[in-house]
Amino acid sequence: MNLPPLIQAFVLHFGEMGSRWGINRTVGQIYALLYVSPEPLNADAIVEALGVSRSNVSMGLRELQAWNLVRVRHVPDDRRDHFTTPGDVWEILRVLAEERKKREVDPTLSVLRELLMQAPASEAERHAQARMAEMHGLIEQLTNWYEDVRKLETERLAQLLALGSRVARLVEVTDKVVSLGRSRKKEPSDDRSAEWRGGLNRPASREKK
Amino acid sequence: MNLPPLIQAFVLHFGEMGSRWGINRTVGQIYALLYVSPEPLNADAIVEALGVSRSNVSMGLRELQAWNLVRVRHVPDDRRDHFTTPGDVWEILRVLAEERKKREVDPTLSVLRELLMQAPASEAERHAQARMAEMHGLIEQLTNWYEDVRKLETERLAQLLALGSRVARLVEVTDKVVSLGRSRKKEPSDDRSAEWRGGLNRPASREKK
DNA sequence: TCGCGATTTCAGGAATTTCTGAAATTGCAG
DNA sequence: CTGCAATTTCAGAAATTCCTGAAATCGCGA
Repeated sequence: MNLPPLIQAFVLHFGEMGSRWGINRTVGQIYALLYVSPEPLNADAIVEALGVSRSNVSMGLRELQAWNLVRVRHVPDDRRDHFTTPGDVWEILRVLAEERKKREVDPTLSVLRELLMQAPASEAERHAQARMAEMHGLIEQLTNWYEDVRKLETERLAQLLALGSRVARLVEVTDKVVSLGRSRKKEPSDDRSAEWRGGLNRPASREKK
Repeated sequence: MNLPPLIQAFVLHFGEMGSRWGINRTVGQIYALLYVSPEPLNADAIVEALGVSRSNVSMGLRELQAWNLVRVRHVPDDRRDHFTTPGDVWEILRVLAEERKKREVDPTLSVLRELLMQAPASEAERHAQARMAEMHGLIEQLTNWYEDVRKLETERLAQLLALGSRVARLVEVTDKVVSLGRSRKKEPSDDRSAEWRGGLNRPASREKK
């Protein structure tokens, strides 16, 4: 690797961090390199900058494209593909959130739903299902919230962020106004467990050894 | 592994998911098992339930304790340690957020700060630093926001979540109200929003000292 | 179509992580 | 202190993931 020290430090850090983020070292390094590069790079330039094999770079770019974190850009008079990261960091944040949700949250949500549909066959299963329902409820709330704020334009999102917890005061005030206007209480009871009871009971006995 | 099918499916899922979450299979399984267990389990019970070695369970519990995701509980008349997860899912969410931030975000933030303090030695480094500054700015905004909402009680937090993007409308309205009554002065200290409002549309390099 | 440079695929070796059994340690009751 | 059960440590085996070079494939211009 032969890069200006500042850039090298950045690239190496992303490489090391990669493992904590569920990506491998090379992928982290490629991303970091593209992120700070002033113009799109072709694969060979990356090979040279990072000192890894051509095929490794090819696979890394592949993975980053699957994550929507790098894009192909064609440079005039050059037959080779060139690669960049989205320029706007907010855009990157959105992509990251979306992809991590897809990989880390959605599968669990769907497994939980499936398990909650089955009829418990014992007291232990009944209790477990209640716990799963709690987890499911929380995740669903979070993803609903995410779906909501995802739609906001960047500028509004930034405003919300900047407000931070002061938003809570707003909510408090609004609450008062609302409860003054309505004598009815608003929180609908969540009989989540009832909702799930009484489904089909698939055998689903996957053994693992 | 010899568990009721529902529980087994849950445990296996967490085991498989573990790798995407940066923990290993056994750790994921132990966590899942404790999460759905109606009472604290001792290490041998876990060994039997999951069919892994005693030492593996010991290491897994160790890691989960480092994550603050399981706690030791002493059962009367039993010399062995027993383990549980925090019961409240919101509590779990807080712990998770805190720990992931500590492991995945803070190190990068500190590296970025360090790199941004160095004088760039070339045009390439200057550009890279500008990009790093953008990234640093975004991460700092996010962590500031997180610090803020972290302090909210669970109930308020849940309210905010439930509001979702409707909060944006609130902000919008408040914005108008504020700008209508612009002559009144607010506390100058909490004007973080204004600081960012200016430069957000263009990701021009906002400098960070 | 052919030729050729760019790119991807893939088998297998290297590196890393996970898991285990045996040995060491801890801590408590007698 | 001794003995013993509970627990942890740790070296190396097993499993998994990462990386490479060689070969296959692609894509485009002639």
